[in-house]
Amino acid sequence: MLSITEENYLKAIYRLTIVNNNEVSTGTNEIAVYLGVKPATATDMLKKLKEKDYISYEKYGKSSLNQVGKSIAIEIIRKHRLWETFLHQVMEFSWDEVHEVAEQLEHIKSKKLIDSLDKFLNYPKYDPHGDVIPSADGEIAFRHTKTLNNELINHTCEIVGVKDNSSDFLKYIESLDLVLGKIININEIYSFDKSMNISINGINKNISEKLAENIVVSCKNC
Amino acid sequence: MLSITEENYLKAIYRLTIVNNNEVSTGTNEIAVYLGVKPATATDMLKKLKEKDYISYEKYGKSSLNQVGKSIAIEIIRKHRLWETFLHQVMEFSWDEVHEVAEQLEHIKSKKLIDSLDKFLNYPKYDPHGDVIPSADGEIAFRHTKTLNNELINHTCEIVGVKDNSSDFLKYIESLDLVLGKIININEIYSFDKSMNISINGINKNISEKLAENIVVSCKNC
DNA sequence: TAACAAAGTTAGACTAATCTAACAAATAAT
DNA sequence: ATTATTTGTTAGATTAGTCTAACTTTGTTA
Repeated sequence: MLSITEENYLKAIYRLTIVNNNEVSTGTNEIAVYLGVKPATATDMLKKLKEKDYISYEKYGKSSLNQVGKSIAIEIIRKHRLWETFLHQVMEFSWDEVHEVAEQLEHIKSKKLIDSLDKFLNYPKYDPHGDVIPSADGEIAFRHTKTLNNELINHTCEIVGVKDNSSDFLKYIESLDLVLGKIININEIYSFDKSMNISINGINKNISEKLAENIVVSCKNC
Repeated sequence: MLSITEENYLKAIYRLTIVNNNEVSTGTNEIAVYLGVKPATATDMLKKLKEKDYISYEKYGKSSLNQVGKSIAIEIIRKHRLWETFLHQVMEFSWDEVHEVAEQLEHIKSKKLIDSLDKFLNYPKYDPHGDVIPSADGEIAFRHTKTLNNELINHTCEIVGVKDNSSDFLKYIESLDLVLGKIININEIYSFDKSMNISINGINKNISEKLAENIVVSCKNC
């Protein structure tokens, strides 16, 4: 049985090897920064996880999950996202409040509970941030997405997620009505600063490039 | 912020000072046995909890909760019983499966979550074992109960709890239809072995004294 | 009441996870 | 290519929670 700490390291390595597109491994310092510990601490844990055969790691090299480690990481992410969905849909938590509590709930050990929760929520595919929820057998459905700043003029797309999960950002975009599931149309892209004019529920507004970079969309006509 | 271990010690002291009717304090070994640790370990933790002012404890003496410690213990018990209710009513866990997972869930830190859960479950008063769920402000409703073996002939009562929470016992009484909420009538008490004949849903059956000692009832006509 | 048993404590050690400070390797820059 | 910077490791210490083994109190009983 893995400790909560071990689980968190596996999850961190998973996130860092997925976020770094195409990268399949991650450096020790990066893991340490992600988890808020010192590099020395991460080194010790990496040695331990290698010993237990969850990861590949060589001194001064980069780390990557092996099969067992990867499936554990995916299981934890599945639990995290199901709990987030529960907190948002059933416990009336707002978009930006779910993460912190889900960080605790994801470590509860009970297969029966997580399967019941999945059923109770009617097998949701996406969590409140639009991220894909892995299935019970570890499958992660593919979805063609891009960030809003990469969309083209006159295209229509759906908001399916965000890059920045900070409470500040989530509250900000909520105030702009840029919430999950909204359909937006790109009216204009200003070459000067790459800001764009979009329609949302028939209302036009301008948004900055930086904002657009943090909104994940799924295009309807491309 | 208390650690999970500290919370478990406070809960243990609470349970042991309530179970030992009239006793307001409990010995070190008793705590150790209850928690499955060695007496030396318990001694160390008791010193620490005294230092933090959650309990009263003197060398070679008995321990008892002080005000702060008691309210924390009650809060954890509240969380435990609400989660048990959730697992049983919503997650379709059977009577005897809820405890183990609730032991984990009771340590989740989120006031908002537990209050939402309470509301979602429609402010239940009793958990699946019939134990009273403390209110958000720490009040524990009083209920006049006794064990079934102390009931008198021709009395009618409701099953409101059990003394033995083991999976074996719970499965056994479930097979006899002796589940929470059932109304039973005492037809006969045999002085020879104190076994009794009872009616439940119009069906008569004999139960042993030992069984009756572990069923908690609330009397309707006394 | 003296001795024995039960209950509880102390001392010293261990493991997991963390830290700081010093060092080593790999990478980048002049 | 030699130095400087970044990155990562080692060694030694710390804290929480646990253990064993030896010891001390308290309580019981002969």
